Amino acid sequence: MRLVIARCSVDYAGRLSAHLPEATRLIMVKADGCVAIHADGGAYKPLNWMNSPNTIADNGDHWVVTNPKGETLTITLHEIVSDSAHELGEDPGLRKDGVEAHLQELLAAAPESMEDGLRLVRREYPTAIGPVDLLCRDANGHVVAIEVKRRGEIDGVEQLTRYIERLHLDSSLGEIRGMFVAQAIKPQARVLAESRGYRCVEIDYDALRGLAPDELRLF
Amino acid sequence: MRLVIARCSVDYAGRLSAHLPEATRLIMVKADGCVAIHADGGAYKPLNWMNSPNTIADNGDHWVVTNPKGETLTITLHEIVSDSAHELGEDPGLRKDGVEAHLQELLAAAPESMEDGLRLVRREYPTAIGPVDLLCRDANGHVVAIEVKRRGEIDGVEQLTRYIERLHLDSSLGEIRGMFVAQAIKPQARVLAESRGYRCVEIDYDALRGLAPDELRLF
DNA sequence: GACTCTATCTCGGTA
DNA sequence: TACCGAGGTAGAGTC
Repeated sequence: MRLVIARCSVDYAGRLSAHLPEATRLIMVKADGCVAIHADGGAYKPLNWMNSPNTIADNGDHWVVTNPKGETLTITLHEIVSDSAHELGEDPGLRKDGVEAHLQELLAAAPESMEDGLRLVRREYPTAIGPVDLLCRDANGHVVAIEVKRRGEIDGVEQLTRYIERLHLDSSLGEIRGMFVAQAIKPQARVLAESRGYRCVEIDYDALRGLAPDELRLF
Repeated sequence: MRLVIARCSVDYAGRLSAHLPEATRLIMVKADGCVAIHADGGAYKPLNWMNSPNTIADNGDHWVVTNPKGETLTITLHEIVSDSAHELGEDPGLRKDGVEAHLQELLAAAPESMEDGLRLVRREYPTAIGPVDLLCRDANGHVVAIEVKRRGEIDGVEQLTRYIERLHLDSSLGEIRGMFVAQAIKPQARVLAESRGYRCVEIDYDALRGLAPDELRLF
């Protein structure tokens, strides 16, 4: 990783055009070739950047970074304050726990935690407009379409509505109920969901985790 | 801006849990206090981070970064390879050209590029749930509500649906058509839009720009 | 402060 | 490869 502190101005031309006037900034060049220009504030997002794969042409006082799509990042260097490089090696990568996919796995393994008598038909049941998170049958044998969210908001209810609309086109499924499942459901989302006849279920992630076999845990 | 190269392991506990095993990485601390941990590859996004505002407790061999929501980022330092700091000063900021707002301007100035005989009523036509991007009348005098996107995806169709639902409450507008306009429309979004009776129009940004007067360009 | 919407979104998964 | 959806989305603008 090469770290250059320099007074520079920058131009990006690609999906949009963007310009950075002259100022002192950090230019980070990673081992895979990606370039990021950081100011001394404003969260983790760089002001300007170019991901790999790309080619970097070093013309002394200015660099031109070009990617295969023809987008360019031009860095004009007015004064270099510092220039250093370090070998970091491969990174073992990040392990996450508690995302929606994990929640969906746990629910698929324990459908009874959402409703008595519920049985899984399949996860990620495909439709023309995207997959339904969980398709189940209830104790009466009726199809239940389930949308799973970490946080239950209005978007999720709309998603469920679209899926059910699509599922109705397949008459072989018979009657279809909707269910909206999340760790926490916002009041507005609950009102909308219930007005459309969907059952809302809040589930306790940690309790659910306790029910599942050890292999499902990441830590 | 402080730049530390160190062998470290990191744990985040907050909206989810995440763990980074021991490896050599860059730890960036900006003037506003935000912390980002970068590996030597993988685009601009750090592996782990904590935005400002936060408090950083330096306990020698480990730092604990806490934000007001109670989320924590714990960095355990096993070996420091390099530790430097630089004053960068304020940044004048980024100037952009070619974002959705600009596309909307161009379309407002040339409604015929979307459909023959189309005339603009107004941009950002207000409703109780947010403004309609463009409100027009077609060659027959019927109202056309238009949602403009750079890239047409399902969210945009839902947005248009909500606006039209609102506009129907105003009986003085008469018949209302929906139109979904973008530089590119994804297949699923097109299916949904057309199933709801909205016309889909893909427009060429560069051609449109050529039609518009110079004052509309930022550069 | 809460809500809404954009984004050079990034990133991972899958067909 | 393209497409789709989640995200610790972040960030800007509005009310």
